[in-house]
Amino acid sequence: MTILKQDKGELILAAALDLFEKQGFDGTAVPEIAEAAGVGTGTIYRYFATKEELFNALYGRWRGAYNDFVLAEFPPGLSIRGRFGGYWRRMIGFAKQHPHATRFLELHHHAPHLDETNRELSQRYLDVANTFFAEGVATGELKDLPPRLAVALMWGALMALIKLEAVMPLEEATIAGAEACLWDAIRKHA
Amino acid sequence: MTILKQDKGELILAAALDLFEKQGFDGTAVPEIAEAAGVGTGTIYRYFATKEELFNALYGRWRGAYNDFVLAEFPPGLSIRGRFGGYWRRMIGFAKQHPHATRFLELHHHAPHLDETNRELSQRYLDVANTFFAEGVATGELKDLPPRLAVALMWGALMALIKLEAVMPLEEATIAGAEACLWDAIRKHA
Amino acid sequence: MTILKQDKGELILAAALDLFEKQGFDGTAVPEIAEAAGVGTGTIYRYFATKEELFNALYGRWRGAYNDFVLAEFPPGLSIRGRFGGYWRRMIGFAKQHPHATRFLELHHHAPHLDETNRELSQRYLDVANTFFAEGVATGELKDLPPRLAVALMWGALMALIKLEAVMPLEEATIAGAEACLWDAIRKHA
Amino acid sequence: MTILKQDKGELILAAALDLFEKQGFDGTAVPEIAEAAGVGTGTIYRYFATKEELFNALYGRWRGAYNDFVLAEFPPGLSIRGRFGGYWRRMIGFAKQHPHATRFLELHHHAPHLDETNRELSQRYLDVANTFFAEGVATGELKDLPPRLAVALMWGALMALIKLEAVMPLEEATIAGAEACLWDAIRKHA
DNA sequence: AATGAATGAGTGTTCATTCAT
DNA sequence: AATGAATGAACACTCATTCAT
Repeated sequence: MTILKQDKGELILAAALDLFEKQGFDGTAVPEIAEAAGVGTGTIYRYFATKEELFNALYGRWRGAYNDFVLAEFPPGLSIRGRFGGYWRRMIGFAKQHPHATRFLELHHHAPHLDETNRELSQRYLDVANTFFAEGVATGELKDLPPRLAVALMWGALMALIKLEAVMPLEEATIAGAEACLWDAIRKHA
Repeated sequence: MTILKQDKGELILAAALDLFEKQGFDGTAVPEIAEAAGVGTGTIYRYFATKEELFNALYGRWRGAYNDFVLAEFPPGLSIRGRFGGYWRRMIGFAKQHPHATRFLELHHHAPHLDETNRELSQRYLDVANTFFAEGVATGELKDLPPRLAVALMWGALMALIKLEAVMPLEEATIAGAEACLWDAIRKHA
Repeated sequence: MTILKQDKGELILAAALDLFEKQGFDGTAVPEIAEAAGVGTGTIYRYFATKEELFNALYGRWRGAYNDFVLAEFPPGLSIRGRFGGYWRRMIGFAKQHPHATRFLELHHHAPHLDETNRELSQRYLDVANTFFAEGVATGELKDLPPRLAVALMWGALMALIKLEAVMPLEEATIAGAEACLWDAIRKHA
Repeated sequence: MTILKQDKGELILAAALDLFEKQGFDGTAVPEIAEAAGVGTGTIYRYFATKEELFNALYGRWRGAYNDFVLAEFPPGLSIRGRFGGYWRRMIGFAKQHPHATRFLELHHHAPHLDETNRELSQRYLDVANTFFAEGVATGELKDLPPRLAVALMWGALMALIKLEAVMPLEEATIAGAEACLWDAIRKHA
């Protein structure tokens, strides 16, 4: 009732996450996913109409989890600096807990296979980020930059850090150091 | 018979750059490249023994050009800040002039198809970057961070910017703003 | 659902035997075999990893059957002449029952595609023949020839006969006549 | 004017003989022949319209030479035994002088690529042989066998010998021994 | 006359998808 | 519901043939 009685759909998604992240969409064969999931090839098609649909279900699942985790509301009144730190800790926390999923999300962020729903999910993330930066600019705490630029810089830095983690595990000092760097990057200096 | 008569090898490389960047290695079919290049399928194999060899020739060509352009020596005595700006301007300059190539390089930085020579070319780039940051840390101008972390943050931010450029052309103000952000990110503050 | 339901692997082997014998290894395309077998092209690769493996499976199967049939032990005490006749009848019997297979074996006796196992199977056949002739020479019943020469002459004559059968079916008188010729060829005359 | 000034057609035929004998018709690529002949690929098509035509020209050339050499008239009045020995020596002589060509002829004796002219050349050879055996049967010197059978046995034995030569050079004793065997095979015994 | 770069139909092989069980 | 054998379109790659030079 715990591990043994897993839904096969879940087993398939788990195997697909692993393989798509390692080999990419085109480099991964459906029977390969089936074998890794321990199900028959045909079974995959009982849960997902096509390989693309499986891919989008997987992306949607993790992008949704990511958004839910990172974009949750903060206690009202939290400062820009506090929220920045919060976002940072959440993103890092998610990445440390789900490194495969995080790399999968990054790798396929612009994949041509993404459907409209998933594009919107990705966009929602950007919208929140843009709003946050706009607010920080308005309060004068952040540099007067186009929010998209700030978001891009933060996101890119984060992703590079995630990739780094595959080689060199991120310790608390590193994480805190990176946070300081990035806060210095965007805050307005005296 | 003059301008029309381009080397077919070059036409093939140009078409491959475009397609590999858009669709990735596994997502691009050799006949697709041939058609985009305006040559017969078989012709590709007169210039490159395999699809992998074509890929590596392409990567090597652009990684070489990138390294030559970005890593060229600076005038002696240039400050850390000056060199940081120099690197930044060169990287942005290259990216603006060759956006497809830059994205291609980023996308396949860790591709399993890269041969040893190309892996070394990629490494050379990282070595120079690491050395630069170590020096800046030693002079006390940069934050005391592991150089790999600093490099990762810079590189990731740059790549995010490159991707952004596909959507929103980078103006001078944006470039300068990003440079200021990143310098603030790494420099030691009073 | 009974007789119609043949193993596809067998259908493939049967079609391949026919085509390899008529057209040789390089002259036979895998889709051609598939069509002759009445299966899809891809199906062949569910049974045999490569064309070479199919070829070797086919060769091994028939060389094994041939050896089992022809090289079976004789009742002890049987004379050289008796054994010669026995071998002859078995070889002819096999060839009449499996003419395609026999020609296939002859055609590919020295094929570069044969794997080690099959080379050994071919060699085993020659070893028995050499031993038989050596024994006949030792008893004084056969001419004092190098066994390899005698084996070559016999084998060559047999194969020519097999090819002849494709044009002119072998009757009992012909078979007996040929046996008499060949026995006269190798026996020591007064 | 001797070796340097060879006709390119001859160079091509010589290279083709070598490769067809080693690799078969389907296993040999036209550019491979061109390279072995030291000419350009296109040049082959100035001498032979297609690969098949080259093959047939080659076969015709050697089959013609073989027939001319082996089937030449004997001095009138030569006995059956004498003529048998004559044929044998000529066949062996040709094979020793032109081992590649002999194996090439044997290998492609029944090739599907042979044109009508070449089929007739092969047939002429069989006709002479058949006539010879029929005459020997008529004089009572040879066993009363269908000539085709006798010819098949002789030809097969010869070819086996030729193949043997590739492994174990034929000495005079071997050749004479084989001749004795084969004469014993066909002559009528007391 | 001679070439070899160029080609596209054809090769061996893979894989997303189907379907009888 | 679950399977995995079966498939054929598509893949990477080859080669007989052509043709501009």
